[in-house]
Amino acid sequence: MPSAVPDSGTTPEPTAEALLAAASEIFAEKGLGLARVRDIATRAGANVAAISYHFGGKQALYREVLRRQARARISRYPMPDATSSSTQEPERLLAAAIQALLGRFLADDGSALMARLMVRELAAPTPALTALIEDVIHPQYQALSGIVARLLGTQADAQLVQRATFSVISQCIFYLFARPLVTVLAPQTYDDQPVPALAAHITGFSLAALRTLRMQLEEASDA
Amino acid sequence: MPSAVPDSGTTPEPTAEALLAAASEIFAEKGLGLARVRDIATRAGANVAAISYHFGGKQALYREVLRRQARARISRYPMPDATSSSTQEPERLLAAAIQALLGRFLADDGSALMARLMVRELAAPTPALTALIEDVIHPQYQALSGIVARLLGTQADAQLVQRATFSVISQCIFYLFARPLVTVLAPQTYDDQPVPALAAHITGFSLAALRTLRMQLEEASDA
DNA sequence: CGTATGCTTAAACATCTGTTTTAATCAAGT
DNA sequence: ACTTGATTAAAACAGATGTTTAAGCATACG
Repeated sequence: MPSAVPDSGTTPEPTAEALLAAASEIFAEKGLGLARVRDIATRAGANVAAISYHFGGKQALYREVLRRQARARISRYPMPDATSSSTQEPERLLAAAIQALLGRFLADDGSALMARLMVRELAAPTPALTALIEDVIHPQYQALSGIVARLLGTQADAQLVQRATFSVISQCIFYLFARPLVTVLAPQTYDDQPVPALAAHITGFSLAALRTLRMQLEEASDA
Repeated sequence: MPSAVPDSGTTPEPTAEALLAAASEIFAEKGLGLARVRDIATRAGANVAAISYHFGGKQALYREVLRRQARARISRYPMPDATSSSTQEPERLLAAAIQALLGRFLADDGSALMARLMVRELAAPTPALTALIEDVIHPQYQALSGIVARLLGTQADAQLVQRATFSVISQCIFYLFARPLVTVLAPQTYDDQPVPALAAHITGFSLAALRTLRMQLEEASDA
């Protein structure tokens, strides 16, 4: 008894898409281990067996969710490329990079699920994490690292650049993964539009540090 | 056939203690939801039923683990108090505080479990988290905030102090919760004794930022 | 019309889960 | 030696879990 129109050409496989959407939410809520395939199927309005049929299993569905969410999040908040826009001042590049990172982590749009999936992966790594880091995060890190290197000057060695890059990233990601903590210690933080104000602080803090470190390096090399 | 000495008066309930120790490790590894009572019992060298018998169930055991670990953490690592040691230079206090934070997060001693339990709570909060924040984190935050306030000078308002304090904390906790990421991007980071080197960098980075911010504030107020 | 293909469905499957039960064991008190 | 009270052990239990199976259904095509 076919009740609905078969949807024809809108989406190639509507059930698979519905499963991916439902799985994104439930994986973000519960994590891979605690998510139940029956819950995912129910929310997608599909049968449990559809998961094995379309993706091969729960783990494979999870990998596909991670792949898609990461791609969507990055294309919506692209990282400024240091090499192609090398004419720009590195200060502006750093500000833009910090804004992009905070946007990815805190923006409340549909792709905010990726941030929660990422936090879960870091707290409880699955085999999908390494691939995710190498495919998605490493290029982002490289771009930011290039900006930091330009701000630190030629006297900075690779290790300092690396640690300073971590110092910048850590300040951004803190407001994502430590959100329950920040909510208790500073409840007003996430009101209104938190990204611009937080980005301004982190940029100011980091630029102050990077400039001073550069000065210290150049003074030391002059002596 | 009693093979071992009955342990007499050393610990009142050796099985319960063994269960708590094993549960601390396994809860830290897998989290509450994915930890298996049979694994806990096996590691403790006890029977599964002992969990229900001594604690009432898996959840109650988890609450007791969290309570004990938090208590141990507090008494073992007191944070240097800014008010009682106000004679010291704030630069040294900041360095000590950063070293204490990193030590707690990265130290490999028996109480390192608390850090991993905390990361899990932040990623997947349970009702126990709020109490944990108020008991463990808030006092540490207050102490560090006082140090940062002294470094920023009297021109800094409460919000700047708060955000700068978060900037310091975030750099420390980053190496805990983002460890899988750091391990891929910078594999040598956790070799040897990572705490002194990382503490030196974070202290240098933060002091450079705080001093420059203070200068900027005082220049602005002079004009 | 008849067949084939792709997708969906309900049921079945084997395994695992936290908890409970029932009996055995042990040290101490009398 | 016997009892008692507390603790432990093996098995059983009821329910949940990811996956597979076999049948059902609509569409495409000869």
